[in-house]
Amino acid sequence: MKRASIKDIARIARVSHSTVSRALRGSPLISEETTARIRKIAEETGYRPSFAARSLVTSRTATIGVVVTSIADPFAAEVVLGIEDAANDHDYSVLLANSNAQPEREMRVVRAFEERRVDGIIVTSSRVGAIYGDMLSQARVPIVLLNNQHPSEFMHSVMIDNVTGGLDATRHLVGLGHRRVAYIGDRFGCQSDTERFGGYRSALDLAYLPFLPEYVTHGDGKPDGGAPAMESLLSLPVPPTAVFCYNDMTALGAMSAISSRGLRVPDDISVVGFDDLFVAQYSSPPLTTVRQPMRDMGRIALETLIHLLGGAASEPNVKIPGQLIVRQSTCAPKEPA
Amino acid sequence: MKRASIKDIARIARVSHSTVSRALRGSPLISEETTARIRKIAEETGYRPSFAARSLVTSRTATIGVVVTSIADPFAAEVVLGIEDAANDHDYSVLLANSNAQPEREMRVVRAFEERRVDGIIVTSSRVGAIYGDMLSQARVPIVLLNNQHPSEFMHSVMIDNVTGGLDATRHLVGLGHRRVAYIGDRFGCQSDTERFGGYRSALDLAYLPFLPEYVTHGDGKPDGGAPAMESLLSLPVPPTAVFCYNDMTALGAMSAISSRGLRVPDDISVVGFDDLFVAQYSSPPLTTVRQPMRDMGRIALETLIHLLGGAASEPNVKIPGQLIVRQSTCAPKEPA
DNA sequence: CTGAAAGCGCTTACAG
DNA sequence: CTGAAAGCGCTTACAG
Repeated sequence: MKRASIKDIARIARVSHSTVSRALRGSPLISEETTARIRKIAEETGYRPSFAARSLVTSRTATIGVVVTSIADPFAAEVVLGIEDAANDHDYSVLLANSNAQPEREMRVVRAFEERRVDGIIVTSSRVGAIYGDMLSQARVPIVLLNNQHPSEFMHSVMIDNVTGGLDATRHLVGLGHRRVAYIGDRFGCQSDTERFGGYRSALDLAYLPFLPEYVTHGDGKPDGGAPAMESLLSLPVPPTAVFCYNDMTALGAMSAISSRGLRVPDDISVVGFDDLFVAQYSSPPLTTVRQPMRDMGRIALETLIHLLGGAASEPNVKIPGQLIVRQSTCAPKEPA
Repeated sequence: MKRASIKDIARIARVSHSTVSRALRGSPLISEETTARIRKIAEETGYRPSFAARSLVTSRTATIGVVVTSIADPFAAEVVLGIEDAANDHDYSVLLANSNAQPEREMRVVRAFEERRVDGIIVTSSRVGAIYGDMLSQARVPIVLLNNQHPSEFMHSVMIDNVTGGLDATRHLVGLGHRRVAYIGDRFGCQSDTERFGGYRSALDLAYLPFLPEYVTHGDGKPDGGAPAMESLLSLPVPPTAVFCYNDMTALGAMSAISSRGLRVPDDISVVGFDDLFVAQYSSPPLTTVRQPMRDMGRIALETLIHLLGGAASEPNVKIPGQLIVRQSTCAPKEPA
């Protein structure tokens, strides 16, 4: 059966559909009794306003589009939870799309968003600019980038403070007495890697420790990339006693490489990650890491968008501080150098 | 600037907007040259059809609504990935909402979906029926439930084969030589718990092993609930040598309780989970578990919905087989009973 | 306080 | 092959 429309209600209430529209929207123009009567009928008929029809005249859809590389990535999932939570608070709905990092797919996603006339778009951790920056810049709606990996001309972004995070992580290791601290980065040269590495270097400088290029190696942001990177560090004549990893996934791979060698974390080598994914609590040992407040970041991205939609000016680049979470993957070195 | 409409294009092309509509939709009625000319203009002006306007006349939105308890739950995230992937193949978009298991929130979600006139709804692992079954049954669109936790009157569902999964998990332990096999269930008495427990019992029966009620205890589906449940098992006069857990999260808690006691997995006690979450590969030791093909399940749920939308009859209840993944958390018991 | 009218951007019989 | 007209379900000036 078809849904009741404003006209059906008008017929039953013996008023014009304009009156129904006003009553339902709570217009002060309509008398209280008429409003009550109309609302009652709406209730009884299970009336639901058609957003499509409303959108046509208001040119607002109360819907925002969210693009993630993959929602199965726990980072993205937490961010999206924050976004959706905040959206719900503001009576917005969320259209979700995975790009799978495929340019062709990303084009489709943006097109689908445009056709559905989303009010705004949030893009998470994508290599925007590299791939589909052009598309996005043609979008006629506000866009907020979250942890985007390429410096770009977009006005609004929410980013974790990678530099300070890298600094804190490395200082933690140095503070424990480590003198030979390595860094396993991300070989794709994304901005976050550069910045975390920058924090690492600053921490070394602050502690008057020499920077040794052989202590820097690269994974791919996943366990399978972290493991060989760690192995190459372990094969050095003088291996490091601690390693700061680009992210938790890399750290997971590094830890498995360490135990494959018959060494132990943290006794033989300390490991620090970045992100504080759920898995960090349950790895063996639980991982010391820099927490990104992903849910909050998602929420902030949404709020930024709402501000923009309200026509308000908004801080173009919000930087969120991370937080060092010390668990059992780090301790003082056995043999202080 | 406003987006170009069909009228704008008509003006430029000096044709009626009907012709533009037809040309853009590829109607065979329009001559090739006219079509080409119109398409070119559409391209140049960055025209995007308004789905809202189209929906108004076709009463289809090419959008489906997906409700999850929390997208941050890795199970839900994988399922949604499968759904969105399949949706993309069929040119559908996905409206995502978290219910947070709050009835009030669930009502809002369903309402938002109705207002946006989604073509169909997929609900994942919710306690539908218990909470908002009524609401859903009033929806006028097809609904597919995925791993729903309450038997209900809904016609269409996709479910993991819990019984066989529980059977396989327990048989694996029995096959390794275990005679004292415990079960840590979910205290909320959901259907999946009952069924997995059923598989466990069948496996005991098949092996002519006695069922001991003291070997059945309950967590809450999360690590924090699994740990105390495991502790109580370990405190028994004759503790089990193996335990099958309702899910991976419970198993994670169980394993931490075991190591807190100074015991080791699997040498002192074997542990099997259910789900095969990502974390199962990186727990210590990596967890033997029953894999739910979550992504496929999501995809199947979406395809079922598409069938339904096409007016086709569809298998009302699809049961998906799980797969036992043997890792390092299980081995033969030290002292065969 | 209420109604008639126009219009948002489309699709689709109906005519030609 | 193309156009004029009606209509999808709303909102909102404009009149009264």
